[in-house]
Amino acid sequence: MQKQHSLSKNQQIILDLIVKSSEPLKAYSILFNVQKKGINAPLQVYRALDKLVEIGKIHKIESRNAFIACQNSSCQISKATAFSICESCENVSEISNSKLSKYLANFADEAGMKYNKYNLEFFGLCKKCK
Amino acid sequence: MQKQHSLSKNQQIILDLIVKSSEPLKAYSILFNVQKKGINAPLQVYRALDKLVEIGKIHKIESRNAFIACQNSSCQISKATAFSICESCENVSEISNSKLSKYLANFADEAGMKYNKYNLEFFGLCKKCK
DNA sequence: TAACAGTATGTAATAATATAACATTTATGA
DNA sequence: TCATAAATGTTATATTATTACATACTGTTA
Repeated sequence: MQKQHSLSKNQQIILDLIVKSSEPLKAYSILFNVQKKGINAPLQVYRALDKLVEIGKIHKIESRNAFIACQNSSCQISKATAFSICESCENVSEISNSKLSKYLANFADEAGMKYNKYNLEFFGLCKKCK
Repeated sequence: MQKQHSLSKNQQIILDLIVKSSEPLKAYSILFNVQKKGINAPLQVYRALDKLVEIGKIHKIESRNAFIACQNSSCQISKATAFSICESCENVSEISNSKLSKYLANFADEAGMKYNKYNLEFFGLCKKCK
């Protein structure tokens, strides 16, 4: 059994906010929302975000500069992420598909690179918007 | 046969710079490098970059906020991109693999989303660095 | 418990990335 | 040649992220 991270105060505040959000949150939007809880500066937010990404509690959506809670097994470091992004409503959902992840992990191995992680983002229209 | 885009002056200057670069270039680094050619403002750079991305001449490496020339058939709009990024030397190379692209296109279809494009970034150590 | 190491915090300043708004010019095609 | 779309030039500003430095908390172990 892997050691559970006990989160610090700022980390927990920011994780709670992201978990309860229905959409990816941007750093300065997070900052605005946690100012009433005593987090005043961008750096406080970015430090917590960095840590939460590192331990796999949240993911960064690179094409949007925004953060969402991990929707898979929540305790693992995330080296393999895939998302589906609606270009109309900006809904983002995490794809959890073992065939896909195996395929990609295997692909990276064959390519001769020592692979640490990957990130895949699909863009299109979600079921509602198409 | 698809109509060839004839690039404007600024677009051509910036594409030339990116093509001859051995590494991904960032917008403000591009700006610095083209100031001697009369491009003075960030917006001039971003507009050219937007257009070049749109017509598939270059790609944005989202995790790095940097741009590289397309290394595949250079005239096509790019809806399906995959890159291998070395976390040590920051070398980036475009992956061109028809099995991979077919697999991913097919995956997106099955997921029930109307898919427009995807972007995949692998991170690890390249052959030199591992 | 004291000392230490590692992690987290607080604060100010600033760097780096990107866009809005508006006026003007150039290219393309009917 | 007229209309339209695309590109340009310029200023200002918005958004995203980091550097630097001082301080405090947490867990381990001597």
